[in-house]
Amino acid sequence: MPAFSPANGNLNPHISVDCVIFGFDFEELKVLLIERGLPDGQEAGSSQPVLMLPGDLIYDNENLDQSAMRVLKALTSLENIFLEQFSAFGEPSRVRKEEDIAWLRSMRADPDARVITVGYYSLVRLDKFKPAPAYYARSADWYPVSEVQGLAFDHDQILDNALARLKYKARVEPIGFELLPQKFTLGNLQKLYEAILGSTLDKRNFRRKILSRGILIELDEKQQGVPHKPAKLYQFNSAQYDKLKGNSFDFLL
Amino acid sequence: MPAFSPANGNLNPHISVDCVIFGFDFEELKVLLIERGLPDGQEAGSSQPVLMLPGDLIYDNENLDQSAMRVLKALTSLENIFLEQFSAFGEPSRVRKEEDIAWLRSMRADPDARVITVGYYSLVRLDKFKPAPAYYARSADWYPVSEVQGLAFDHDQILDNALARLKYKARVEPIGFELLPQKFTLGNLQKLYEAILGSTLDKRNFRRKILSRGILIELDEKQQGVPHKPAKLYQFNSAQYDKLKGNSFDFLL
DNA sequence: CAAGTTAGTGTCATAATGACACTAATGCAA
DNA sequence: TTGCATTAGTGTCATTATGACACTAACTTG
Repeated sequence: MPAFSPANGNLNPHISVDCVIFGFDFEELKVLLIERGLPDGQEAGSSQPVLMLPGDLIYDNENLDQSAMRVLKALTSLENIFLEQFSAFGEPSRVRKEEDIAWLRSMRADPDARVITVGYYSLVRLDKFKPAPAYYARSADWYPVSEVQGLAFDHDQILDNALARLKYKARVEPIGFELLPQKFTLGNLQKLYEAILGSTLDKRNFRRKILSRGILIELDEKQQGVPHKPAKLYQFNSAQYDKLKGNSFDFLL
Repeated sequence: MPAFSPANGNLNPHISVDCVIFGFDFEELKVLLIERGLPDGQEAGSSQPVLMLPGDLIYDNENLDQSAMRVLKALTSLENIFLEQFSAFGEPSRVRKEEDIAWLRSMRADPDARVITVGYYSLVRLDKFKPAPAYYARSADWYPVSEVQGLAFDHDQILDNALARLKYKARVEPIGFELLPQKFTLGNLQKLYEAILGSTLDKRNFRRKILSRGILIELDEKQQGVPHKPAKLYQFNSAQYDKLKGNSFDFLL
C-alpha cells in the first residue's frame, strides 16, 4: 500500500490522528516532535518555527491504527512501531491560535472543518529509530518532555495526557523495556523508571523487586569503557513478561 | 441548552458517541441498551427488534463529553451521570450488516458517511436511574451483560471493550461504589466485585482487605427484613477514597 | 421449631515491603 | 601512580500483607 494515497481512500476532513512517541536516552524522557512546514518544500515566508506532534487527517478506507502508523511514517519515517490508542480529543476550540488557522488554510481542502483527533502513543528505543522529516515536516527530532511547551493546536494537552497514561501504566505493571537497548543494566532500568515516575527509588529495593519478577535474564557480560565499576548486563525475558501481564495486578485477589 | 439542536450546532456526519452504562442489581452486572426505532414514532413495518448502545452523531459545537451526555439523555432520559471516555472505534467496516445500513438510510442525512465513534462508559446504581426511551429509542432497559449479543453495528465489540476496561480498573484500584446504594453490606460489595471480575473471592480476606483501606464507614444500622442474619450497613468514605486514588497502586514503590 | 440462608469472626505460615550504609571496580586527571 | 569521582553491588530486620481455612450467630419462612 502506498503511503500517501491508499487506493479508494479519500481524506476525511473531520478526523485526524496524533502520535506521541516517547524515547529514553538513559537520562531523561524524550518525545518526538516535528517542526511544521508545508508539503513539497513550498515554504511560506519564514515564519516562526512551530513544533507539533506528528499527526494528520485519516483516509476513509483505513482504520485508526493504520492511519496512525501511516501518518507517523509519512512525517518522521518511523515504522514498525507498536502504537497504542489512548484518547480522543474533541474540544470545538482545539484550533484557536491564529497561526494554526493560517497553517490549516494552506494545507487543507476544508480548513475550517471541525476536527476531532485520536491520540496514539508508543515507547521506543531512542538509539534504534532515527527520525527523518518528510511531507509537511521540516524537521523531526527528540525533545526532553520536561521542556516541551507551546506546541501547535491542543498538542500540549495531548502530550500531558499521554504522559499521565504512561505514568499510570508504569505504576501498575512492568513497562518500558521497549525504551531500552536489548542489553541494559539495572541502573539504566532504574533511571528509566525514575524518569517516567518523576521520583527517585531505593536501589536495593528496586533491584529486589524487579529481579523477583523473573522478567530479566542475567547475561554473562559487563559494561565496558565506563569510568566506574562496570555493571552486569541484563536482557528482557519477554515470554515471562507476557505471562505476568495478566496477573501482576495487586488490588484484589 | 436545549437537548436536540444546540444553537449554531450542525450534526457532524462523521463522528458519533456511544455510551456503555453498567448497573448492578445485587446479583449480576447489567448494561443499558435501547431498542432501535425511528424518531417521532415513525415506524417502518415492524422489523425485528434490534438492540444497541445508546449513541448518536455529535454536534459541531459540543465537545465529546457533552455529546455523550446529551445523547444518553436524549435516548434514555438518564442525566447527571459521570461518563468516562474509554476508546475510539474506527474500523471502516463498522457498518456492514444490511439492517444497519437500512436503518441509517432512514435516519441520517448522510447515511453512507464513514463514521468513527467514541466510546464512553459509566457505572450507576440500578435503582437510582429509571431509563425512559425517547427520540429514536423504542425501549431503554437493563440487560444482563453475560447474555448480550447480536447488537447493532460493532456494539458487541464496544461493549466487550468497556467491560475489559472495567475489569482492569477493578483489579488495579478500588472501584464500583457508584454501583451500590448509599448504604450497603459487605456482602453486596463482594458480590459486585465477583460480578465484575467474574470469579469468586474469599469472604474473610475480602473483608480484611477492603476494611483495611479505610474507605468504608461502619454505620450503626443493620439490614431489616432479610430471611437470614442481618448484616451491618456501611457507607462509602469518599474523602478517603479520593486520597487513596493517587497512591494505592502497587507495582513499584 | 426446623430448615435455609447469609453474616461474622481469627490464626498461622509465608511473602512482600521499606528503611538503611558500606565496599568494589573502573576511568581519568593531576 | 595515586587518588578522586562515579556507579555497581550487596543483606538485615522489623513490619505489614497475603492466602488458606471452618465454624457459630441471627434472621425469616413454612
